[in-house]
Amino acid sequence: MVKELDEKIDTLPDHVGWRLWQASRAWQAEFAAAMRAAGHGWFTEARAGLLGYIGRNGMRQSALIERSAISKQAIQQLLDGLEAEGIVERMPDPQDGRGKLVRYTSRGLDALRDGDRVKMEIERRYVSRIGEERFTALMGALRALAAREAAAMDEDAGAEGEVVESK
Amino acid sequence: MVKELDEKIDTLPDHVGWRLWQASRAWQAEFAAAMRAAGHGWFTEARAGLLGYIGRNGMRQSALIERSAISKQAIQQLLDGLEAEGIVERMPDPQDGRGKLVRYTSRGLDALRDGDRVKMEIERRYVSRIGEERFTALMGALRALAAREAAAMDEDAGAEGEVVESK
DNA sequence: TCCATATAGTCAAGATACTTGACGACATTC
DNA sequence: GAATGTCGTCAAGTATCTTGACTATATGGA
Repeated sequence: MVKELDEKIDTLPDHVGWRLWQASRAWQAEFAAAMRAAGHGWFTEARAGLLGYIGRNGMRQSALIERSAISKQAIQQLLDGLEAEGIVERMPDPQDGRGKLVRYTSRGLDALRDGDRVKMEIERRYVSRIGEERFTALMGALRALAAREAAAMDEDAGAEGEVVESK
Repeated sequence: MVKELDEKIDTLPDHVGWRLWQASRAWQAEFAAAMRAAGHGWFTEARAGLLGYIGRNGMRQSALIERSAISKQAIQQLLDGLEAEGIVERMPDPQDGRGKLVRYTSRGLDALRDGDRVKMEIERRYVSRIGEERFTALMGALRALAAREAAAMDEDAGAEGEVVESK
């Protein structure tokens, strides 16, 4: 079947962006399927993306905005959904009358635990597929890339600042 | 700035899925920004994803559906958009009265060329960020993962087939 | 104290990228 | 040539995210 596909397809892209995209999508599909199988039918990609930023001890909605680089309105809508599903709850911040605290419900913490388990299972599967050495190299490269990316963005920001100044 | 962020964030995820997602998004953002800068304002992520599947010589809409694993309706809508932008054109398939051929316009081919250039630039940047060795390792791991992924899916499909049969 | 300004969150409307379902035109097969 | 299947389309609905406008609260002076 794979061979058939290879024959049919004249030019399948093979550059970093494509590979990263495919790998990312495959991981997400695997994760989402496992989560739904574990009874978390409310689970979607966008929600997962947001939940990744919420610390286990809860946090300010505004802190979530800072971290996730999603617009506050989008976050609000995602939180509305998650709240309706009973995964998180919002309560007024006693420290600041304007703010609200977001934290996991017990159901949300259950989901979090399941999520961690699933992640470990997928990781194990990946290691068995490509070998520990390759997997380690993959993680190392991705971490390095993320670190340099952040550094480059800082430089860009600095450079942009200079450009603005010189105007 | 990076340090500040590290201090503020108690638990940033560090698993394959997260890293792949971040890397993929970063690449896409870089690519999209460069494409827009090159005058291709019509460029969006979803469209890029679809264009990746269209061979330079054009192809049947139905073939596109097979390859991309997106619903035919979604593909149609994306193609509608791309056609309206003058990137691709659709013509009846002389071989099959039902089918239509999708192929790039000359404007589309220009965009494709720019895309290739941008990809190479990004790749060069990546290599200079993390080193050639690490970059090669990254690509190798991603390719291996994709190949094993496909193989695993075939196995699953086979297993599912058996299950259906045994019903 | 009171006012100006900034910040936290909400409400509303619209765009994009999908989905499912129903359908008409053409092909294939028996 | 009639049943069946495939190809593309039309229509409607959903999820995610965006921009813009708004309310309530906080803060830092005059």
